[in-house]
Amino acid sequence: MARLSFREQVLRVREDAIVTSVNRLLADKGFDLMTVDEVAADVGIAKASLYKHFPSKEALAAAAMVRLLERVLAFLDQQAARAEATAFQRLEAMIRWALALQLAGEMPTVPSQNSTLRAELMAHKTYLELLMQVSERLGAWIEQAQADGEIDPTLPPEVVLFTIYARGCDPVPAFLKGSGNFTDEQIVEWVMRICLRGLRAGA
Amino acid sequence: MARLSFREQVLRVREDAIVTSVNRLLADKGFDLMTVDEVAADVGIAKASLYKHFPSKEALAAAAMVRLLERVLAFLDQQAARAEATAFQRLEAMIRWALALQLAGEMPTVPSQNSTLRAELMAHKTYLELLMQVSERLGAWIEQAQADGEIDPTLPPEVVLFTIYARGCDPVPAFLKGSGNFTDEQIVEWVMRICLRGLRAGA
DNA sequence: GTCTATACCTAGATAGAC
DNA sequence: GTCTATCTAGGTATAGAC
Repeated sequence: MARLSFREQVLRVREDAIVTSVNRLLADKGFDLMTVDEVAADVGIAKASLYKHFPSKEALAAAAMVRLLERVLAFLDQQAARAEATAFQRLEAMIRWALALQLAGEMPTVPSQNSTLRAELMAHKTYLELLMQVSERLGAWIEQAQADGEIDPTLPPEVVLFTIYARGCDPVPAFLKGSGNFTDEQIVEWVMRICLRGLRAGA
Repeated sequence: MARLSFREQVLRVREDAIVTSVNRLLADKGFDLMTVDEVAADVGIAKASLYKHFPSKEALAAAAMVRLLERVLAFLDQQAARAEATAFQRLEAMIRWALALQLAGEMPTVPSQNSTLRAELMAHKTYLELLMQVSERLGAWIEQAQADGEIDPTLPPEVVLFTIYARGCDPVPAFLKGSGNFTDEQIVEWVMRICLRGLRAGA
């Protein structure tokens, strides 16, 4: 079965290359403006070949989102392994990571408006399963950070969770980067600061 | 010239109805998913008639954005007339107004990604003029609020301005509304609180 | 300026040979 | 599984009559 295993490995490598292209194009232009022709051209194969791997454009996007969630989970594992870190510090690291990914142009975005894509994602078992895992683990840290008095305990955890998720598609970093006046590090620091302490003066 | 004036008035009323439909559809589905057929159907006229008023889909969106900016300027005038209010209070009112508009489903969104639309907007003199007016007036209040020690003076005004603009397309309110657990008023309060004071505990 | 009917094209998806 | 060639739907825009 070495032959078959090898073939399967080739398959995975190719599909990984596809997902990588989709990921970048999604980050670049978003779902609606990304065309399957572009994906095929970027991967370097024919469009029909793409459809042998993924049955639809939505499935392509879903695969990219699944891989994103897998990476998030891997990062969460990494943070969980930092025994000395508090829940708050772990959340902080998570947001920083998301902002860095976004500034690097590698954060795929799925418009919450598109109905066909949303429907497909909401029917995608793996995606939902991973999304729930991420939410549960972040939720636990949020509640812990609130118990520690590090995150405002009067905020519903749901509100905190959505606020953190929203950093992943925050338009501010891209705008600031576009202005050309700041380095990526400065942008991350300011967005983090505003996220954690708000616009108001005074600690 | 009473006849002509009347006709012009009719024209304006019709075009206002068109822009109202475009505004709601943009708020609902965004530019890419909004179709000109839908706009025509919503207004109750034939598609070809639409094109007598506006030369392209982009022009429709631009008209909606111009009207939004005009409303913003009217609101800024209103705030400027409140002699007793501080710059910070005026900014706060502005953000609140934007959040309410969004929750009411009347905030048109233009994806910053779409190139044809962006190009058209960046060539639209009225739009640019109004956008600059809004930015300058908000910028003045931001700097005043920083001088008053109400907004963190170590933040570049540009960063504050973009952060405020971003409240207009923040996905968090819609998500919280979709969860069904909160009233619009609660959502506005939490988003305002997080915007101004951040997630961290303690004043 | 309004309509019906239609041109034109893009982009998602497929057929069929190899 | 990969390709070339093609189908098809849907969406922007326009022609031409009234």
